[in-house]
Amino acid sequence: MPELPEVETTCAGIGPHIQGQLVTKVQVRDKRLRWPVPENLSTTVEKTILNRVYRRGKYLLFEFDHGVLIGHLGMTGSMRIVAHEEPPSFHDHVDLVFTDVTLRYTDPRRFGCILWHPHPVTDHPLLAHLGPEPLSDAFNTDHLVAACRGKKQAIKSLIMDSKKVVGVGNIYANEALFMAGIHPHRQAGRISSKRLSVLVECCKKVLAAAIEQGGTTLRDFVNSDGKPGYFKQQLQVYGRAGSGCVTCEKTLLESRLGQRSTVYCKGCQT
DNA sequence: AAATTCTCCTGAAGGC
DNA sequence: TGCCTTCAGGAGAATT
Repeated sequence: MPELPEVETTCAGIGPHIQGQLVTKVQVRDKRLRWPVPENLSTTVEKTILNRVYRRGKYLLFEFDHGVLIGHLGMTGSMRIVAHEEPPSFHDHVDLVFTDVTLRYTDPRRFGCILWHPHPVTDHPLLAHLGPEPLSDAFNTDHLVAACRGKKQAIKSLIMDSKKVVGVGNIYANEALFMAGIHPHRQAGRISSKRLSVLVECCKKVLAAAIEQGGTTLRDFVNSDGKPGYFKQQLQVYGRAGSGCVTCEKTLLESRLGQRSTVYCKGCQT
């Protein structure tokens, strides 16, 4: 599924092909995404220039002079550059046709979205209350300590809350907590600043490593649909419940936290 | 207010 | 082989 590293990879992969280009046509084959694709998207965007593509959290933002197209890949979405003549498949719901290439949005489960918002896009309800980027300096010990203070919520749920910090999905939350030696169910407010400091660094390390892996798929991203398997080989806990801990060899346990699969080592994480 | 549960959806995987 | 059932999960909405 698209985690932050894949969104980053997508952004870097498609941007150079379409930034500064004219949108000649918007083709919506199925508007039933998480929210309906706006009816007037075509008239809003056609015959205008896309200035740039950038990322905020897991949102892909397509900036025009008069507003921003907000894209999210949900669980199964992808965006790629295709030739104009490439015939659409069943789950290819939206095309942005540019002069030279087509940007194609595919999403079997339709958990993603394509929306429009006038400037400034930071006013949009989906973006207005997002926490800092995990790899930025704004995500630091002070920030996490303040976010955890007095909270009874499990630490894993807290770091997956996009209002606290964006882009830490289930896989990376599991991995970062293992790396930090913190039990995922531990109450956020009962973790020392010292340990939260370690967790901040572990989140950054895990995400940075994954982005680096995502970078390896970058070069062929435009003509393939992003394989999710490229970072699997270095996962320490996610998907390994019942197997041995890579550190102490104890059997990794699995629980549910929220609706999410949570895997941890009873020996290494406290 | 804070925390948890529900919800959207479809393909993959497992059971019999 | 094939038809079940279950599960996966981002994140807003609903509920407790």
